[in-house]
Amino acid sequence: MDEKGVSSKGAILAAARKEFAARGFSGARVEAIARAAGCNKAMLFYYFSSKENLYRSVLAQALGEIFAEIGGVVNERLTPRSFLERFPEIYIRFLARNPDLPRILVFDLIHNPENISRTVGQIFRENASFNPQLLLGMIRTWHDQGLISEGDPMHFILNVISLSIFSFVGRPMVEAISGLKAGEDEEFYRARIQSVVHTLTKGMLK
Amino acid sequence: MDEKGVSSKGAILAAARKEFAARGFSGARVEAIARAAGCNKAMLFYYFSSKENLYRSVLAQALGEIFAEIGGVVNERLTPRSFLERFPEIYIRFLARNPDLPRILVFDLIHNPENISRTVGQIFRENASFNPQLLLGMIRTWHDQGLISEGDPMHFILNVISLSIFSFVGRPMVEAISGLKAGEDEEFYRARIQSVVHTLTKGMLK
DNA sequence: TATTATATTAACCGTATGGTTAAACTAAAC
DNA sequence: GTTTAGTTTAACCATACGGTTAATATAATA
Repeated sequence: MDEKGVSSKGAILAAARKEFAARGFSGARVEAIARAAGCNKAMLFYYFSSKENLYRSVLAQALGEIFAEIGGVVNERLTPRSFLERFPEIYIRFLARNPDLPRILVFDLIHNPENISRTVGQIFRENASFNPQLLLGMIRTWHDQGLISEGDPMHFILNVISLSIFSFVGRPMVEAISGLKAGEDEEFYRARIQSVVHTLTKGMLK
Repeated sequence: MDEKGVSSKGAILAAARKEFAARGFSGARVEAIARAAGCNKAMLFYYFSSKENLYRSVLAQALGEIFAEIGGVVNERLTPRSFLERFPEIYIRFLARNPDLPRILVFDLIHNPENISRTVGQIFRENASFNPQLLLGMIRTWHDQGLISEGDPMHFILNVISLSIFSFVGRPMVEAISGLKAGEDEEFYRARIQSVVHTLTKGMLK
């Protein structure tokens, strides 16, 4: 694959990510993706064979990046406090830098959860950037040692992820309800991280 | 408007809610909605004039129901503890009974936040089922009295809503990560409510 | 019964869209 | 310099889709 080929395929993937994030699968236009990638529509089918397949590639890439980022936080010698203090910051900052990812993710969680399951399973099989069993085991140990109050790892993780990821989705909702503007992005994320970390550490650490 | 007319319009709205929730705006098919409502496609345009307009009606109705439910929890003599103990239960149970609502809501929060803002504003103007300023004022008072640790009402509400609503969206994600099945719905919601209430009360009450 | 307003249908229409094809261009490989 | 494999394009195709129309049915009203 020569230089032009790489950049074409890459450009299509990048453009597709934006388009799918902005409009969802059905709303995304193959033509628009090709144009944004600076190439012909046929080019897109040449590399990805179908819209569906292009979407799968985008999703797999996005989930891969997310898990690589998460994997960086999870290691053998993690205390529950350092996990709860560091995870939300890293995760929220990462999603703020890559706003297309939570959109694609949440969209699929709602409309195509099996899609997520399959792709996540595939990533864990192929890519060792993050070992979920390691995290699950640690959470169980933390609870056995009396360090945390939540005994079910699923709810522990759900609490952490909910507060982190919904910062993005829920912001316009709460702005609409309260009539307040949440302020500039940087200030909003700073305050959000602080609130999430405080609530999680105070709420789940024993 | 005669009996048949009422039921046609209502049937279209109900079918549209399901279709939009399942496939999003662009993925939803006008034809499919009409068929599910037991009537002709032209009937739909007769009552709602466009797909867009039908969607707006569905969204307004959905948000109306949500705020009516929330309004039931918020009243003058609310302590922060009773709010944090009761809200997640009522909200999660309500969304579990009406699974289409969080789907439509989250979909629009991602792809059309201005839509949400406009409709929410409209509901507050027309319908007095829930007064957000009352809740905001209470949260500020609670903080002034030293009852809660989160001083910004926006983050207070965001924490509560995140943990409640993301229970639905995030479940397949966490199932995929952990490889665990979350169990039967009823058991899952029971445990989820308990975890959310515990985390919120312990995390945000002083 | 004639009138009128609302409800409902079948048949159409224009276009946007995902996908195809066949040919041409590019640049190594031999 | 010819072959070959990969890359790119313009033009095309079938159909699915949102929306329209004009005619008809229904039922209340005068």
